[in-house]
Amino acid sequence: VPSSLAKTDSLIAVAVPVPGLGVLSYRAPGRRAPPPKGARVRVPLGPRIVTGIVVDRQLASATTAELREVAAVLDEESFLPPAVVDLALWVADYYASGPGDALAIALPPAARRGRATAFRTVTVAELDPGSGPGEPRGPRQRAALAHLAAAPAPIGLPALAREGISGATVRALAAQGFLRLRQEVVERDPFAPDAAPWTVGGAINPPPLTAEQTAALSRLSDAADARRFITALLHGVTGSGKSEVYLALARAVVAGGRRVLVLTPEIALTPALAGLFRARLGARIAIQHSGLSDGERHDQWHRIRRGEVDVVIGTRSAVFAPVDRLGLIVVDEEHESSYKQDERPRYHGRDVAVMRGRMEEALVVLGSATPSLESAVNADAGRYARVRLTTRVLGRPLAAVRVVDMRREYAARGAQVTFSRPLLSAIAERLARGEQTLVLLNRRGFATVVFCRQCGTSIECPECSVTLTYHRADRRLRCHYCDHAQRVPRRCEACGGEYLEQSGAGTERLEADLAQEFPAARLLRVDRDTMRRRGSVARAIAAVARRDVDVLIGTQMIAKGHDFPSVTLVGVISADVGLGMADFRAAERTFQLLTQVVGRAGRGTVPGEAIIQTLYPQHYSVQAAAAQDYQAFFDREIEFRRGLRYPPALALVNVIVKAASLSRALADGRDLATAISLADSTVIVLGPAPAVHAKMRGDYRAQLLLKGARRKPLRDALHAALATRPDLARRTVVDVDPVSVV
DNA sequence: GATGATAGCGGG
DNA sequence: CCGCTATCATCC
Repeated sequence: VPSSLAKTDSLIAVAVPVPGLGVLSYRAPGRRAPPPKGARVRVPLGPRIVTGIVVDRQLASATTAELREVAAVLDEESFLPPAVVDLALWVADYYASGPGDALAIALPPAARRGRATAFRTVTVAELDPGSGPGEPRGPRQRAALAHLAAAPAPIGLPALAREGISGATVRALAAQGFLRLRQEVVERDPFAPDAAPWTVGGAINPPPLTAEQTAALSRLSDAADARRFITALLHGVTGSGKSEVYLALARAVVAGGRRVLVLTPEIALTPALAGLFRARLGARIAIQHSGLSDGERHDQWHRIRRGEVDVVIGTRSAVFAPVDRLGLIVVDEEHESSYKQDERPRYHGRDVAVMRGRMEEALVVLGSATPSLESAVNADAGRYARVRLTTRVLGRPLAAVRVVDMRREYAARGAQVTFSRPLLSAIAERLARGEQTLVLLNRRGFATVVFCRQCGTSIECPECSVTLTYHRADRRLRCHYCDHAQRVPRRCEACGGEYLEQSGAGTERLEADLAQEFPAARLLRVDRDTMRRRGSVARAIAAVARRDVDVLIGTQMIAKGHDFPSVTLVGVISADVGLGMADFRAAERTFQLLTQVVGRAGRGTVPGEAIIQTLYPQHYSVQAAAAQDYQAFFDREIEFRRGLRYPPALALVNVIVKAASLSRALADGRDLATAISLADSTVIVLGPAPAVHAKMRGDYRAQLLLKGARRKPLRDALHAALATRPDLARRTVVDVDPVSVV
């Protein structure tokens, strides 16, 4: 501490919204008590003033002699709950991001951009009780006054305008003293029916629980009542009624005076779940996800912060919701890779949820029909309590699964075939019976590759090392990694050849093929291209539930979580899309996706059927998914992970070095690899090698993998190596516990 | 991430 | 020598 500082000055540690910057120290104005942890402060940073979050009331490590003074204190009390600040700091440390980045995701939208709170207000008019008798002269003013006199509560100006009473009339009455006008805060309501049609599910009366559900509930309730940190893995087959267990458990926790956080992997799953919770537990529910408008999100955040809410439902960032007295955190479909954020901070919502449960001594329930290898291993090791649901509700059977060998289809009918004969006849049967079919292909667009018949060159993105996908709707080639889009060239740019051929079908092509095969069928395609607009996924789901759709075609968007009782057939166009990826999780992802989508069939009274098309009918992911045998898959997969030393057998950190050329990236990668090994010889360093996507958005990329028994030595060695290479640090992406290394 | 400093460039 | 743009180090 510099000796020049007056003794009376208090020093505070502040996280500022600058990536790569640590916590900074400032002098707090001496007159008042220093702002508490979680308060927002305006602080000078170089030539500008930024909004930061107080992280601690004592000095961080200051590197300069002179400490600058806080410019303004925005909150006298914590804005972010101190517990959330601690959670964000843990995230910053564990995932090797800056504290500013981690805290930014915990803030509501306006505060994130350094602005003050942003409540929406409306001007309301009410009669002035102080105004004596007397009548305004004009007929409009008299009518307005009569209308307000009859109203039980103040009325907003927009509502009055709808009654034909203009703002001018109201203001004239206010000026004469007949009315009083004031500003009232109105909440933007994401539950409003036009904002999100969450008409699915929502049965008000809970169905009777099965014996298994009752047993699971009682074990979990006991764990919640213990009021200490416990993580439970709720491993229940598809259709076994995990949601009912969450609901009953949440109700018990709320009745005990504590609060509940529910995480779902997808925005599209929140409305149905929120609707269900609302129907059963009442209105003290908030939702938090990036699909809300900034205003809605802001209002929901403040409702939670004020303690007006018992249950928060949202996607991964909701794990930072400012809930206090937390008793239960549910992570639904815990195996989903969407819980991992693919930009800084690269945190995993499930793992942060477990840490939050630990910090706040709450019960954490991880639910899945296909648990991640990580969670299954943790349960095997006794770190998580395993709770099982092995049967579907109402004794409904799991779907019968048929695997179709596409090599035979190609041999018989050519390699351009998208729908096998067994799948076509099964769809025809469903159409005849008025039942629904769900068709999955995890690839959007019309054709995934356009290539020259003469020289074989395929058209690549100029900025990324990937082929462009042809989208027929806009008749353009598009890159699925950057925003690049271009017209289809007339001739090959490499050799001038005139015949450009398309290959590799996406969902757009499936829709066209099906329309030709079944002209009368009502088709609906659900992928990122058709579901661009807000609320469109919810509308699509509602249309399926109303049975306005015969065949639903889509990407993994449709595979997750939804409950479609009238779907009796599921067709997987290609189980091989994921298997082809050069990633250690390829088999796991394929097994999970297949099991999940097969689980969408036969949830109603008619038994379901699933048809999986593949070129590798013997692959263990396909076989295990077809047999709906999690254990068989787990046994094979964990053997593979142990053998090749991949998670969860070891900790893994993926490091990407970006540079203007591949040779430069590789040279920097070699330098970094050497420095890491020098810093800690126990760290296993693989690479550098050109990344699978060696060029992205114009940057060339080299890849390093760090492996070790524990994460901390990996991070420490990496930090030590990057500390002496600040220029390299700025071009390096660090991914701790990567969900994918491609 | 945003900023001011600095280097590199063509035009007068 | 000026004004413009691209690149870079710095931020308690």
